[in-house]
Amino acid sequence: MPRPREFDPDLVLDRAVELFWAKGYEGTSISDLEEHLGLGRQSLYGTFGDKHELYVKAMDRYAASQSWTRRDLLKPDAGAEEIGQYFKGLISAVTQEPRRSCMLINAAIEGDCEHPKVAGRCTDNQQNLTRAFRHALEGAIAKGQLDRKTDTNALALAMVSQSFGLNVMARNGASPATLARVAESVMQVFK
Amino acid sequence: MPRPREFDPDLVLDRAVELFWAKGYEGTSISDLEEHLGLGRQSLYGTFGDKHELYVKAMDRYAASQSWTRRDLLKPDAGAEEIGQYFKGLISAVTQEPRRSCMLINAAIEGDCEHPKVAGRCTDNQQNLTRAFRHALEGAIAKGQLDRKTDTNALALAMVSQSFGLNVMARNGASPATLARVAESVMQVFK
DNA sequence: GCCATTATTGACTTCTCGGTCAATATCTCA
DNA sequence: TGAGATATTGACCGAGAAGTCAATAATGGC
Repeated sequence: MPRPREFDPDLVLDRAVELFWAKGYEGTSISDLEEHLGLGRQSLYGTFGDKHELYVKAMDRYAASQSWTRRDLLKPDAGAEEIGQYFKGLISAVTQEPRRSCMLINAAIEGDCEHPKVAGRCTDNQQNLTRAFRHALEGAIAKGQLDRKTDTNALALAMVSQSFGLNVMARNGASPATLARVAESVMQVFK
Repeated sequence: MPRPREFDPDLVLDRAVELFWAKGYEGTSISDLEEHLGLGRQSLYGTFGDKHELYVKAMDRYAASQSWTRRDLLKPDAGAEEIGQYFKGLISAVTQEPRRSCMLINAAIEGDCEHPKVAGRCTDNQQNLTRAFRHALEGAIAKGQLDRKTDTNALALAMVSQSFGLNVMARNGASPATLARVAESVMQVFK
């Protein structure tokens, strides 16, 4: 029977995420991956397929590893408080040095979003985030934190847009304080 | 005396903008440029310097060619109306096929924003847009369209964030109608 | 008409890219 | 214990990358 592999594919994938996240798809070479993942070319290709397949698998791993960030928004009793916390966490994440925007946003901007698999992951991310915001916004209405006749769908989309925008502003060097002002401005919709 | 060059550097730069805008810095090769710009390698290097210098010059040309988009925001009597028009124009621009986000946002997300010259252009863009929004917001207050005690600085930053976010959402395939709902949501701050 | 200067052309160099191949090592089951 | 199956290793491949060089062409001043 087969010789067992000498590494844990999931752990290796985590390191691939780091690389693709930091340097992008085109900016990461197979040699980079060999070195940073600590395994040979053939093991790489044998386990994950070619570079693009590996990239997609890394995106999935990234998305799974980040899904907890939406968890509080999805709590049954989520409301304004959870939305505020979400933005706080986001700002803290995107202002870590070295500055790194969400890998799925990077993927959307890089040309590779033309590949259906990559594009699919990007839009999934957008939809998941929209749904999470909408849920928390409906909670906020139930709690009396938000005008009952608010269009929660539109406001959820606006908050997704703000989240994405904060990523870009952080890449442009905006300070945590500056981004916090943006978040405060967003939170003004609540009573 | 010297042989005169056979092309107009500015027109050539326009074509370089198209290429870098569509395919990014890494995604554009010198051969691509030769072909699309219709001139030989040596002319390219002799006129613009190496690839990275050409990229920076293309960014400047792009920024100059897009500055009119902020013009209405900066009119002496600008207010809510001009801000609404800005978002309308932006949505129309980013939903043209093929989808293209602002070249300066692309630059900020691509790894090349680590080069000081590229990063400088990106932050300049952010500051110019912030200033333009702030000006229009102050106008809106003067016109009674906005609460007099609004923090125009924070709101301007939030609008920059929205602008950037709309670019990303458009790349993710969001429809013009979806983006319009985001813009409407933003415009709710006005009375 | 010749000279100095710059533009253009296209071949060329060196390097790195993604991907593959053949040889070897390591496992399990019979 | 060895046979079959998979993993690992490192050399290798063609293509394409950025950038350079030497030769040729075109100009204005003398």
